[in-house]
Amino acid sequence: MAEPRSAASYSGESLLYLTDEQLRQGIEAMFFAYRGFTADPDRILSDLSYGRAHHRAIHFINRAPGTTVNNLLAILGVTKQSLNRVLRTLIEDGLVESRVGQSDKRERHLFLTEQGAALEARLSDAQRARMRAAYRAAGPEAVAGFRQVLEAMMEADLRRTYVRLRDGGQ
Amino acid sequence: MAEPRSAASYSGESLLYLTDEQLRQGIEAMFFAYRGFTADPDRILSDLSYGRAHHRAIHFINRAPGTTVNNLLAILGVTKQSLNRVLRTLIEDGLVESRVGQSDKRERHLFLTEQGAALEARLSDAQRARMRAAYRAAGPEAVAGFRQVLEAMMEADLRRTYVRLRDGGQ
DNA sequence: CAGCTTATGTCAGCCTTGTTGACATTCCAA
DNA sequence: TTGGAATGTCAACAAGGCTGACATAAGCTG
Repeated sequence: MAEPRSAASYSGESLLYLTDEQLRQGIEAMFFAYRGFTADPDRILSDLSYGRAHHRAIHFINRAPGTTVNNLLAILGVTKQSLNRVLRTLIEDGLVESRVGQSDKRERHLFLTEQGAALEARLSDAQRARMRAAYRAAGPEAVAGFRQVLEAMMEADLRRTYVRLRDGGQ
Repeated sequence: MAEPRSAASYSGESLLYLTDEQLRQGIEAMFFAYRGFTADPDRILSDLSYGRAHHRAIHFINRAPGTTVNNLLAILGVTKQSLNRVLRTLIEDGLVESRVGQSDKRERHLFLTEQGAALEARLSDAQRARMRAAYRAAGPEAVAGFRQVLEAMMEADLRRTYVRLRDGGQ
């Protein structure tokens, strides 16, 4: 880092939210909050002997039906081998359908089955309920700030992916 | 959920930040941002063949020097067996020192060695740099909102732990 | 104070989900 | 038409979760 350890030492006022102490609190808040964020889906999943990896796959297949394995890889940021294991169990269990591409037969297009969509709804209902409670407790201005900071925290390529999903659907 | 699927359907105005679509965007923001949040420390750690688990242990030992294994367990939310594996390597590598308790000899009190403190500083410098950039880009009001929402998202017992660390040190 | 119960930490082994390497199939461009 | 690139699958390994079994130290109780 070329920066001084504490930026606030340079300015007596108005940058107090950038002290090491403030930043550390933000880091710990992020750590503890993420546990809450995943807690409800995790409980549902463990009953079905699935894991977080299955949830992520189901979520983004639902968001972009017909997406290819390769596309999903870019979003999830894991290796194709790792994703493949998860997809295989979801396909075997009848939650996901994989269709060979028409124009390009190397590609597999992924869709949720009725059963897969049912689990997706169950998981995201639970996760949204927690999110809704937090949003309601904090209020609209806080929510806007929350999203601004999160967006600024993303790596550049993931921010593009996030914005594309947010604005464009596909 | 006893709640309707979309709270906004009940109110024509002022609750638009609670629509399913808004909530889903918040969920995805949280997912992508967490990857950015851990990216820099992860890179440093993988060079040393350590993982995120080592980082968490080092972070909280630094925050509360002399803490016991059992106390750390409560903060990290993993089993003692799982933590033990990580601690063992950190102790073997000379980053953490474990001292048998004086009053209660069953307890082990944990401290960072000089070398451990050096790694801690390196990791948290990197993580704070990212956090500082995000905070600065978003501004103080956004930061306040960010922390409000995160706090409201935590599970109750973790929120207590978080607040205790934030306000009390130990 | 002897012996049971509880608390704490360690060791062994399993499972999920990351990883890399090897490979089959399909497409495309020289 | 053939060789390289893209896509997806299979196999094997590593990190870090988990449970179970157990050793040791304290505390409690008759």
